[in-house]
Amino acid sequence: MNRIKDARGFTIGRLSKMTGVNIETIRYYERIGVMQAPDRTANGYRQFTHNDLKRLSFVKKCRELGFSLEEIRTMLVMVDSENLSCGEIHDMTTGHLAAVEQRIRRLRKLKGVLKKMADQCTQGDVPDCPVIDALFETT
Amino acid sequence: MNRIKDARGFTIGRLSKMTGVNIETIRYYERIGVMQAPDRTANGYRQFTHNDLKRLSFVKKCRELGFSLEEIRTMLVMVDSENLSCGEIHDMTTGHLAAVEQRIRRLRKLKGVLKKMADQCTQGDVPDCPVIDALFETT
DNA sequence: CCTTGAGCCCGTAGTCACTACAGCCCGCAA
DNA sequence: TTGCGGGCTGTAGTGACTACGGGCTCAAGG
Repeated sequence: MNRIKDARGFTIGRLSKMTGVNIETIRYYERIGVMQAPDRTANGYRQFTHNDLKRLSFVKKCRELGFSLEEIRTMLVMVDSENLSCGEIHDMTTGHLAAVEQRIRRLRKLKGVLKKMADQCTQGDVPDCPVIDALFETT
Repeated sequence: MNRIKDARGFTIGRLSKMTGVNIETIRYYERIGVMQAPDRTANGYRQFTHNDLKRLSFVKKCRELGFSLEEIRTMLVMVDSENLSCGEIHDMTTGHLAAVEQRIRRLRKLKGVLKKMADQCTQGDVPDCPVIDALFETT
């Protein structure tokens, strides 16, 4: 029975649970064209296929890796057109990697400043705080 | 002459140049109450004071350190009410620090995955890409 | 005196990636 | 039959801006 049900497709709630992607987000992806509009049952419910499941999992993984929906769209266009160039994907990935590294560097610097500020704090109830002073300095 | 001009305050453009904060952003800060509405000249132009300059620089530094406008608002309320508790500020700073450290950890993990994927790429024009394969895998 | 251009004004809409909500319908179990 | 858990749509809100359109003012140049 389950196999027949699966063959007929899943509802949005089931797909949501399987992928961990919010129902509203799935509908959003459909609206902006990242997911194709699925078939509907007689009562208007969306019917997702195993293909949709794969596609949505792909999108989710990419999002978790920090790719923008725009980047994901580009990848999906390549996938859909079967005009996949490994070189292009490599470039996108390394480009994205560079951005991530940059972000890490920035955050590390930031962390240093925050740590230094916090360390100078007396933590008292007194109305005198080196953090605020530091931030108000006209350097 | 310059001193008199300064005493009368600066225009929004001048403040923008001095702080590096976009004009639109300054108006936005006024709208949401992070900056107080300044006096106006006869022709309706905003007239910012040296105090505004200090405040805006403070906001900018905080933003660069990754504090949200909501957090900044909290700090400014303390500053304004002169009810400044160094302990509270310390807590905010270390809390923020923890968040930053978490973000760094996540990004580092992500970087590892991206690097591994990119390294597996043949970079060829062939329609076969380990990155896409990896992302489409049902793990 | 007139024009031109820079700078200011306001209000609104767009960005990204969702999330939330209102108000409705549908199917199933008690 | 009534309640409940799902599904549907369309719209608005989030954060932190950014952009734009249409109009006003001011100083300098022709």
